[in-house]
Amino acid sequence: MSRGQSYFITLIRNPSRQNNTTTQIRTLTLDSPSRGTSTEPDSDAHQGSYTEMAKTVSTIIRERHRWQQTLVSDFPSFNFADPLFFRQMLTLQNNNNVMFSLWFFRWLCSTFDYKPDPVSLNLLFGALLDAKAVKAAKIFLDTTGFKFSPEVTLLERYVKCLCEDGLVEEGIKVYTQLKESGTVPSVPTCNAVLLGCLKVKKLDLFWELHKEMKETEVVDLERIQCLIQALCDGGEVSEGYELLKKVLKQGLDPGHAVYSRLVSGFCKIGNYACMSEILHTMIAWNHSPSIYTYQEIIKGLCKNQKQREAFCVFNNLKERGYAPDRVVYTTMIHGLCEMGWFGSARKLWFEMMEKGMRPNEFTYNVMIHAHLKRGEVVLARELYGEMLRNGYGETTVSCNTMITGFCSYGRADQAFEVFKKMSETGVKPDAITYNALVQGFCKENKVEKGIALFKELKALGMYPSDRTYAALQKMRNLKLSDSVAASLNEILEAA
DNA sequence: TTAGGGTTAG
Repeated sequence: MSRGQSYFITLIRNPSRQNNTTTQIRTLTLDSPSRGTSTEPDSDAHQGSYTEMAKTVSTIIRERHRWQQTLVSDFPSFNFADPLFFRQMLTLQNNNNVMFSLWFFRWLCSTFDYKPDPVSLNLLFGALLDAKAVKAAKIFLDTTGFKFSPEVTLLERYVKCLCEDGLVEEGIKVYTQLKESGTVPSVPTCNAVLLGCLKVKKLDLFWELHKEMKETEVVDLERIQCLIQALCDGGEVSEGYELLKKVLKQGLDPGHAVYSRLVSGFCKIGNYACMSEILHTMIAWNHSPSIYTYQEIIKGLCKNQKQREAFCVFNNLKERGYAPDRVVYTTMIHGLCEMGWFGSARKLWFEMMEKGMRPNEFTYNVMIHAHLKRGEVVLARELYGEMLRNGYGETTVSCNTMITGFCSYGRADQAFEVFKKMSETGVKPDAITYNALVQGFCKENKVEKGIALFKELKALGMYPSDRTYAALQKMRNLKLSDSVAASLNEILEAA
């Protein structure tokens, strides 16, 4: 659709081109089947002229804003509702302009006494799936469904598309309907449904569906991949590893991603022995660990307070000729900052830029946070400005970074300025924003401000953290006016 | 570059 629109804009800017199109259309009008000399063209000729006509109609739909009127006025006697012509239109369209077919189809339905035949409906539905226009396919099915039962193979493809596009619930619905109608969905369809569950992190549903599938199906390699991912996602990494060993024993290789997931899983739980075993295994099976695999290792080590080891892995990578990307640099810079190795972090920051990688909002946030933690407010502000100038807009996270930083240094008023600006620029505050501000104001004994923000937080349906309550609790020791003390009591007693 | 990765309180 956007392609069509941009094309249209080009046309508006280049009126001469539009004239050419008109000339072309006029010429074709004379040759159109409805005005041919022969009243009964034979079927081949018919087909041929339909091809030309379909091309013309496609051009008009693509280039004319009011294409419907153009079609009617330029071809008053042409039978657009001929099913053969619609099929010709579909044949002509490729993945990029299947939407034109859909628009044309809707126009046919609404303007003529058009009774779409099952073949055309299946073709259009299939074309939408080919183009991965899942949402359009869903609407198409919802609106034509009552007079159209798509072929089973198409429905299976539909399930797959829905699940891949994240519309897992709808995918499962269609999958269940298929099964209830007596169809045994193919293994790839079942796998797509399972992968969909993993995509939207519905592990319970994954295992439930898997249990149902188990009795009827052959387990293929793709299923093994799904299962290992599900086990890793659910924290059952060791069970995943057992499954991997079983598959390897059978001489099967489940593919790079599976090893990568297990490496990441073991790293997360701090089982570096198993992590290393799998790294060796994957290399033995000719899968060199990718930069993503190493990224997971570095991240896992940093999360487990093993930044030193992570830094070794990082440096070792570079020595071995790997080129860490911006994400790996950001992860490592973050790890180093957390460890207090700010000098090394800064070195990496410049090294990254020397290599032509510009920091993005993630990298900036890590550095801004580090500066604030060190009390370097001016430097943090400078970097914040630089981030904005480089086109990384203010986000909830970037504002929170500034707010929490200011609050931790007794600058709640400055934090509040950032907060006020958020509503001006349309950046949504979240629980972190409010909790940090309440704590920040309490820290400076600005109880009224703290209470006001606490009330706002509650009114927005967010949750105060334990630390926020603790900060308010501390305020009870202060000398407060009667009304403030009453508000405070009310809050704390309701907790 | 199959996909998967990185940031905010504690």
